[in-house]
Amino acid sequence: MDETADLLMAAARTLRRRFGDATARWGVTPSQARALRMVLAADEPMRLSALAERLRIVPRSATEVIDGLELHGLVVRQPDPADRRAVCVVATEEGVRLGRLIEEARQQAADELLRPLPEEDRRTLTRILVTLLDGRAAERSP
Amino acid sequence: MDETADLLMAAARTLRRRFGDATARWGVTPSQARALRMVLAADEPMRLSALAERLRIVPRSATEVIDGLELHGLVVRQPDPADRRAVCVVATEEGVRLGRLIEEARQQAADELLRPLPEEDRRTLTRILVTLLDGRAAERSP
DNA sequence: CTATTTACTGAGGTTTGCTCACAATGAGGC
DNA sequence: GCCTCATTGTGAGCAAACCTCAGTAAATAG
Repeated sequence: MDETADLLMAAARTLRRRFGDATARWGVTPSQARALRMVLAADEPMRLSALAERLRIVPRSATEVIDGLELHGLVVRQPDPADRRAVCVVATEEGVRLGRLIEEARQQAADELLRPLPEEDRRTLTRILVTLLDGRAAERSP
Repeated sequence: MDETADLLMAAARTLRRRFGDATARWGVTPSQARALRMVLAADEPMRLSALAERLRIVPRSATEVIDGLELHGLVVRQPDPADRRAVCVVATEEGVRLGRLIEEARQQAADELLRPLPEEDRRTLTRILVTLLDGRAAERSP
């Protein structure tokens, strides 16, 4: 009987809820926090489509996430100097500041969930999930 | 750097999408399929609140899921003879029939996602996830 | 210089939850 | 029996995080 799938879903739900609780304090949803993290990680103006790709969502959905972040003054949209169709996203000072706090909260939420696991299991879990997702990507492209 | 959380979310999303594609053929959403599975597993009239508990959702949400299944004629609501406030859910013949098909599709979707994993990794993954969720439960109750 | 492609977004939908409030019923105390 | 209180399901309404389809504006190919 294969219940691994259900366990995976349950774990994801738990995680989302926890992280959500953690980020809600700053009026940011989990997916907004995730996007902000990407923008900060890029460390340079990031095309909206590039963001979408990294978040593995369609560009239209990225628009929405960025709308939310911009509304909170955490990022700004800039026209891409190289392509006037494109939009670049950069974090504001406030975005950088809050980004750090959120990162801490995220770490903490993840740690809290992963705490019951011995260090080795954590590494194994990461490795297995990477395999899983890479396998999926490999399956899709050819 | 702890990205395990993100990987987990990504995997869950993939899984949900695949399973959704699989069940959509019969006009059933993933969560309806999940609920139907629970009802069938119980093998006797099941209280709505009990269903909610097993699905780990609030009773109000269970109402909604059952609404959907009843609309498709896959389950029926019966008054609980022991408590006139309560509602019991039982699968119809059609529900049982479709339940089997869905179960197959579910297996297949899960297999498809888990295919890149060697058998041993699958077992390990299951074990780790169980640990994770048990740890969470243990954390919450005391 | 037209024709196609690409980058974003407006409009609207879906899935899967949630809370809050309420009616009907059950259960315990007096 | 009667009164209070807890429980069971549900109507109403909302939110998060996606999606598709269609359209506009700009870049690029022919």
